[in-house]
Amino acid sequence: MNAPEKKPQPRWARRKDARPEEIIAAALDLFVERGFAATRLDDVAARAGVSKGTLYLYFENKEDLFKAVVRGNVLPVLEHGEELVEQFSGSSADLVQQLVRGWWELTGSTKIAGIPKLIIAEAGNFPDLAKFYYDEVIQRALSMFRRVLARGTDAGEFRAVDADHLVHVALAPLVMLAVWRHSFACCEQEELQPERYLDAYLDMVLHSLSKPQAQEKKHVRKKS
Amino acid sequence: MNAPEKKPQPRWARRKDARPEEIIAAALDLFVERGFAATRLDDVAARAGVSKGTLYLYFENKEDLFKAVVRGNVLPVLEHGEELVEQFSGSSADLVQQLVRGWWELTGSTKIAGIPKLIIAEAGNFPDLAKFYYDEVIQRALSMFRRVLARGTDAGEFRAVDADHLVHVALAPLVMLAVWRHSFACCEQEELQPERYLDAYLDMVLHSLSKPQAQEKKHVRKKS
Amino acid sequence: MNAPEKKPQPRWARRKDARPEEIIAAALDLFVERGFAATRLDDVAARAGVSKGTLYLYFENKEDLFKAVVRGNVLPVLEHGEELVEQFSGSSADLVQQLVRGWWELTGSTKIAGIPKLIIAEAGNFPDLAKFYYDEVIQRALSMFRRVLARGTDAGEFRAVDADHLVHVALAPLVMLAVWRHSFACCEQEELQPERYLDAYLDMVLHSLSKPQAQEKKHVRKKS
Amino acid sequence: MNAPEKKPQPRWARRKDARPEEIIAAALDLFVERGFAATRLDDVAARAGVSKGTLYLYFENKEDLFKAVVRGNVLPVLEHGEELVEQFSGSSADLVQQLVRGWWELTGSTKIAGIPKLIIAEAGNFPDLAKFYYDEVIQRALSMFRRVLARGTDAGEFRAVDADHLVHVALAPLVMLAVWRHSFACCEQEELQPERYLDAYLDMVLHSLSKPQAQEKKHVRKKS
DNA sequence: TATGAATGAGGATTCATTCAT
DNA sequence: TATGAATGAATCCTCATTCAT
Repeated sequence: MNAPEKKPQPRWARRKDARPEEIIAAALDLFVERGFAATRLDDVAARAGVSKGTLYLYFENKEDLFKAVVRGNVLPVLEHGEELVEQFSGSSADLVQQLVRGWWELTGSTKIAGIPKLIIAEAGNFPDLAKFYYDEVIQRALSMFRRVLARGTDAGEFRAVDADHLVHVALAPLVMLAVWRHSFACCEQEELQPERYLDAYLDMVLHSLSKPQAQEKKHVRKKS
Repeated sequence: MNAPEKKPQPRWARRKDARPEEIIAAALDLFVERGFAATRLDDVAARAGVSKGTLYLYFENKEDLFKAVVRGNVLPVLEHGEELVEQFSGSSADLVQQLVRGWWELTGSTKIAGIPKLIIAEAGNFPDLAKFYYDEVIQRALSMFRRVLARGTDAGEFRAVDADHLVHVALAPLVMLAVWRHSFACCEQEELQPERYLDAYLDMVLHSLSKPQAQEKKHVRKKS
Repeated sequence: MNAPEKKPQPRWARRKDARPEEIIAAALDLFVERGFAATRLDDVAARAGVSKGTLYLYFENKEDLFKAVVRGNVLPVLEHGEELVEQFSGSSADLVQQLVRGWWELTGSTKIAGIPKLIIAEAGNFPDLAKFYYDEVIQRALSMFRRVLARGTDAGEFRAVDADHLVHVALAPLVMLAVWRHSFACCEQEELQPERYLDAYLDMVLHSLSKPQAQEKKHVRKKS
Repeated sequence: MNAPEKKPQPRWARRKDARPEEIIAAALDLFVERGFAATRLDDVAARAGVSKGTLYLYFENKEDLFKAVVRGNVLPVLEHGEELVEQFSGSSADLVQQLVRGWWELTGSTKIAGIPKLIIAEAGNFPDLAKFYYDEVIQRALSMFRRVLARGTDAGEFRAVDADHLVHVALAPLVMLAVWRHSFACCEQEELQPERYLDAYLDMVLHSLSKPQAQEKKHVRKKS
């Protein structure tokens, strides 16, 4: 690995493999901010610190870059959650809370949260991308939540519900929180506080799942 | 085949006053389907049955048309709901149900439901439109729901909640249902059934609001 | 002429023959101000107080209107001068002065003075119009001035000059005065005073025409 | 016929720095010939040997190109004259002659002479450009001529005149000569001969400036 | 690899002209 | 005659994509 370097001391030794990631990061910012069509590749290149031509060394075209942005920011989202579900040993209510708070920290509060807005906006124009996202993210997220519900119900912790539909309903507020921050957040007089939004969300979801006799227990633990 | 008339139709048989609505309807379809940027005014004109130039008799430019589409399809949505809240005399749970089912029939199931997706996608590019929508639709919808919560709580029907945040949370699944039908619906193996989605939604919301001792009452009435 | 009027008392009984003139007057204003291409027929119609369609009752198209504007404002320009030359009995220097001052009053100071600018700008695009103007205005003006020079020279009042070229030279400042008022006048800190400009002009021209021995005579009479 | 190469010429063989000048030259031709509005950028591009899009690499829009055409062809005009006035040591009459003949050779007879026509035609539509031209060209030209007059008067060579207005008057025939060649020249039966026009001009101007006692001197030197 | 000048198809917009009323 | 809604060809301008260097 101590090979002879061709250019003595490039100012910041940037591994060439970093380029695509830098471009994707720049593109994510701009796509999220402006949408697919309104984002100019000039701007992406400028923000990534490369020339326009360089984009085409790594991506076939704008659509390809768009898909790379989406695909490249999709995998990390679920893996943490699925692992957690797999090995969690506490109550299902606690699992739900950890999942939600973990999602917020790892994804919801980051710029990756801009992806759903993008997908929603462009699903009509890129059906294969929508399909990909539906299969790889939405379905997996729904399944995961479905498994959590089953875990709680089986343990007698949650009441019986129409799980297939409830998972859609219950995920919606999380998606909307992510979307909100990239659409209306800037219009608000007093900004929405994500933590309290999530508190209210968990309060609602867990209350609605609790069995009548389980109601004296406190469900929501405020984030310390 | 009747006669060799070149132009059997009069060049403009329709009335001037009908035109803007027809154009807005056509534009709504296409904007919802493709997004703002990907919609060509040629197509809007063709779908409205007019020529390209005619659009400019009624709208200054594409952006103006876009705003007209939003503004023109947004206000009627809330009025029905606000009236209902005003004059409703039954239980607050019933009120919630009627509001939600009414929204679905009047808006959620129509093409107007495509508007939220549009706004979400273009909020960054049209901040004033986003502000307008935030002020005229979102704020009013949140207020309305907040009033319903207060009504239920004051009557001892609902338990005490963090209303300011819960309204955001509780509206999210409705918005997402509207958005869903214009984004991922076409990717699904088995289509999401809106009625059962709404059942699950109402079940969740009303369960979570009910006071412990009120639990023997049945909350959700399946749509017959 | 006391015929049964269809509409009792049209507010201002406008003879229908007045229409073309009103349109031409409106068009003159706008063509002079903005040039041919930048003048919209909407604006012409609006200024003339008629609808756009009405323009086409009187003029075949925009070019035709343009030509009518030019042709309609061309004849009055020269007739007064030619008559004056014909019947003048005073000195040729006085004739020059009267011609110039008469031109200024009848034409140079009116909006008709905008025509030369128009013609100059559009000569390349409307060669037949340029030819018409050249034949009907420029040639006649040059001839007239040539005749005045001959009159003065024959009478021993003016020295011999290259009349064919001098007439071009000598008319230039008058044309430029007309053009100036429609181009740079608005840029000036202190506006050009036409009367003093014409004084300087007459002083120059008559001085240059005077014979050496005639120099003790005063040539220029300030306008009282 | 040499070989079936599709594109024998490299797509862009020329240097970046040469482009703006080439475009400006092409645009000057067309603007002068047709005016601002009637010139299509397609044609400018074609004449410059570039594509439409290339224009926008160097100029923001059509107006910007127009201004560049004017500004780029305007300043060099005056510098030569101002230098000459500064260092001239002969008679002021000779200075006038050299200035005029120099102007003719360097500017009046070139395509740059089309600029005044352009400015005149478009002053109303581009007030800032008119202002620029007024300040940078007209004012400087007037000042220069005013200085020459003062030089002649101070030396006792010229008679006293109303210099402020005479300069306007005296420059007019030169401007008109430039304009003429781009408007009516093509209408003439026998073309105006610029040299003889300038002879007549100088004869007139210098005659009109000469003091009575200075008249035995010959003023005008025919161009050999 | 990396660049960025050049391209040109595509789309928004304008406005002279038409024609049913 | 007079209107003005409708038309659509014409043109400016954008920006994804290419390719010689």
